[in-house]
Amino acid sequence: MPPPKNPINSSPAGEKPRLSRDLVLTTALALVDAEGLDALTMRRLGQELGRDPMSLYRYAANRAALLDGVTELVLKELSISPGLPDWQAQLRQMAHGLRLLALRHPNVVPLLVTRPLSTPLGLRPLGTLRPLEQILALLIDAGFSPSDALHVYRAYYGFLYGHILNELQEFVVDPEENEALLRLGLHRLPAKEFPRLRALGPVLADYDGAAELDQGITILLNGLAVPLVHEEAAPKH
Amino acid sequence: MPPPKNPINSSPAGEKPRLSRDLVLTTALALVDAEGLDALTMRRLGQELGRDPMSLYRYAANRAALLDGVTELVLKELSISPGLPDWQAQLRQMAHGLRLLALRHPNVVPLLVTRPLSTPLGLRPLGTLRPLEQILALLIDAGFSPSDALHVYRAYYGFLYGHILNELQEFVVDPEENEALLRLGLHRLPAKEFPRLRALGPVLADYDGAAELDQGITILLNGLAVPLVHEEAAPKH
DNA sequence: CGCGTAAAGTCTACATCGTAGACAAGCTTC
DNA sequence: GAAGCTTGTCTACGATGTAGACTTTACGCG
Repeated sequence: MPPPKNPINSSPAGEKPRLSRDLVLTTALALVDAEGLDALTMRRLGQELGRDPMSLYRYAANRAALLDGVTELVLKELSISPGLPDWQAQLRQMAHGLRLLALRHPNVVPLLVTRPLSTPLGLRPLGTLRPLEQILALLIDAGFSPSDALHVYRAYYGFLYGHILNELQEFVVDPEENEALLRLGLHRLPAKEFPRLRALGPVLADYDGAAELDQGITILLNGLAVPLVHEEAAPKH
Repeated sequence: MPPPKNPINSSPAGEKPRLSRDLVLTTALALVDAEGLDALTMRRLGQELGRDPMSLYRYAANRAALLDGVTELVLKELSISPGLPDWQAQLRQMAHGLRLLALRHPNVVPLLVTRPLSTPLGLRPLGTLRPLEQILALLIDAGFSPSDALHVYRAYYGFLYGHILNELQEFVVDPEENEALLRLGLHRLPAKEFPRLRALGPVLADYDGAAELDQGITILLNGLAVPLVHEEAAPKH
């Protein structure tokens, strides 16, 4: 199908509300959600707002900055979860929160995992760093030393991002064609080289992301029950 | 500095070897390693090979396919590790192998984690699926049921990708300016909002990726020692 | 050897992109 | 009303991916 040129939101191109960074980012996010990252061009976004593309540069220095703004906007959706009994339950809940966020904005996930690669930690937008601070506080309050808290955070968030990437990879839009496509794909694999993978066809077909995530978190928490070892150097083998 | 236009490899633009998919992908990878993803344009790659940009389309359908080719090429570098005592040591070693691969080609990592999002599992290039099959075999041989093996694989690889993303984020090229930049960045953070993060400055400054990864794997393996629970549905809370 | 066919490489052309720079319109504050 | 800043617009340029027609090269078969 040809790329749909109709405006995403309801403005019938007649009204012209005053622009603002927030409005720009919001419609940018809507556009990405609806049509993917490639659809977010300066020109298209301008047209979506009924404005000259150049006007956008008053609110974002360039396209990259605009992308950063969108990721920050998405991360702001992360609701903090106050007052759960223990830190473990809290970690679990935050994990599910991030997962749902990713499912709500799958097209933004590449940005989420990729944009920070270009910006050193200290210089990232504050919204991006807030979850980190929260989890550190949570862990330290739970009794971890600050440095251990950092390590735990890394394991936790690392796993979390990894899970999200995994889940989105296996996600196929239409569940009807899902199985067909999957089987077709698996069938394509040479039987001698990929016996186990092919045998897993049925299991792969019904993927339960929430359960999978939960199981992973359980593994992680169980592992954390064993006290962390502190070593002077990385083990030789 | 202006973008360096000198050819990356040693060909002095006089010789014109016959093109091949392998040659194209190899120089593409070299270009990405040397100058980043953005430098990999059809025109630039053509110039690198001393050929018309259009000739590339004989070996890759379009730019996206070229990127896929590069990721597959990188994954082929993953050396399989035969004959280690137990499966745990093997997982650990493969993890370090992937980590080193990522450090060798940091600019390709975004592709590694991002490209599969656009391609359903069954239709991915074979090279991409080979590690999956290998780990499944490893786990099943170690006594896991096929379906448990899949879950463990997901937790393992998820964590692994997450760690790599984490590590590359905190990686700064010049270790001299590292500390400066880091402190500068941290100093920029509002003290009331980010007390723990700011306090971690020194710990953040000396990051040991290998040790961090090792610790994470240990946590994961410890967690796996506790038998996996099988639930009918995801827990309510 | 020669010739015909397929493969490999090239040329031209076009739509689309990000964005620099000069300018105009509109709002705020005396 | 005038001055000055903010916001939006216009025009223009270089770079990008790639379609389509063309030319060149390589190679098999008589």
